[in-house]
Amino acid sequence: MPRAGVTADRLTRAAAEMADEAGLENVTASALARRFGVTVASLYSHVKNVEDLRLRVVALVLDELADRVAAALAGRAGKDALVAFAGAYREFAKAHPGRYAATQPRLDPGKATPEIVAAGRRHTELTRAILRGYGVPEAEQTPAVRLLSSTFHGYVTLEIAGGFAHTGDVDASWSRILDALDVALRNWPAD
Amino acid sequence: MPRAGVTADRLTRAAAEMADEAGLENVTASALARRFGVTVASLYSHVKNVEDLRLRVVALVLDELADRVAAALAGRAGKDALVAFAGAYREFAKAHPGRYAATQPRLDPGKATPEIVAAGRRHTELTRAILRGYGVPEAEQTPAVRLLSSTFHGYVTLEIAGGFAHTGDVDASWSRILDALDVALRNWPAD
DNA sequence: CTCGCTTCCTAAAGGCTTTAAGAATTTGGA
DNA sequence: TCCAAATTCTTAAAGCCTTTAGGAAGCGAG
Repeated sequence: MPRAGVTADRLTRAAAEMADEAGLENVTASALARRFGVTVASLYSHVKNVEDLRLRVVALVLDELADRVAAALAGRAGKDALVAFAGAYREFAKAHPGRYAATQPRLDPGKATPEIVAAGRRHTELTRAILRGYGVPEAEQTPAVRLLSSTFHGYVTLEIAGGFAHTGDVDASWSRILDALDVALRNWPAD
Repeated sequence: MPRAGVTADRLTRAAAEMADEAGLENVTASALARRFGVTVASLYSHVKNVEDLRLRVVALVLDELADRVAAALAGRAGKDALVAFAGAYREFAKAHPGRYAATQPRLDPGKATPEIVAAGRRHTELTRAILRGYGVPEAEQTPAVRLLSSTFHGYVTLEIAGGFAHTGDVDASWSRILDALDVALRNWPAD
């Protein structure tokens, strides 16, 4: 019987796809093994355990997301950049709910891998690029980055989860929120 | 052998406590049964299944959180109210990480119970109370509520998850973000 | 007291993760 | 080329989890 050609990377990519297709809660080691036509135990030759796999998926998705955002951001500045960044972020989450859900930290700092930390830094840098166009002072960039990250992440999370019932237009709200953030950044409060 | 006195409500409260003490991922039906000195199967006389229990916990926690926020908000207006609301929200999440994590919608709209929907409305109303002090026009309240909810939820989630590394002062950032939101609300962009 | 409802138990099926030990396949060096 | 080492995959088994079925025991109302 020839080998199935399982690899940590292939497992990771398959897990990400499966998350979008079947929901994150259904991507299990067993299901993955089935998908590869292999015994569950086989996976343990490539991946330390399920947690390890989960973290690899997180790193993969954060990188993919950063790629999208970077592309959207290219050549833009000011509010234009803000809207592009936010749009890319939100579109990714809506197009890949399982992947995005995989990103949600299940509450365990200290468990982040170097890859995840690096991806996080990449996200921070991309966000800082927006601030550059707004002239937010260096000392204020950390809170400003956190404001943007929090708002985008929070909105997308709540929207996907159906937290915004079906009342009101979610696209219109998104647009207004970007207007409001634009105001906040243009008038960043003095220290 | 006398009865253990298990109840759906007692299970729900125990689950919430256990989430804070041992982490949400460790609150299982089996663990709860052990805690009550009862067989796992017994729980199914009180609760439909694990999902049912989970949703009860969500409703309980959302109500507790709304209570805290309401208390903090009492008698305040304007930025004072904003800061009080946000502080109560964040303090609750940090003091009860398991409970707060239980709140995170595992991605399934349509599964919200009437209790959860009601609690959600309560949160919306409390948030609207802040806007009243800022004179945000009626038509703009939905996006404004969503801005605040998203930002608070996003920040707390990222903070608890260690997303903000240990770089920078998280309290200071929080404070700056509230300043920025205050600016945005005071200068809510015209339609 | 006893009937009937509710709570709890035993039993069992089925799914998931993880480890141990060995067989089979690759691969690279002699 | 060919064999030995390394890697991939399998079988086997333990342990935990959820859920259902069927029956026994407790409890409250009449």
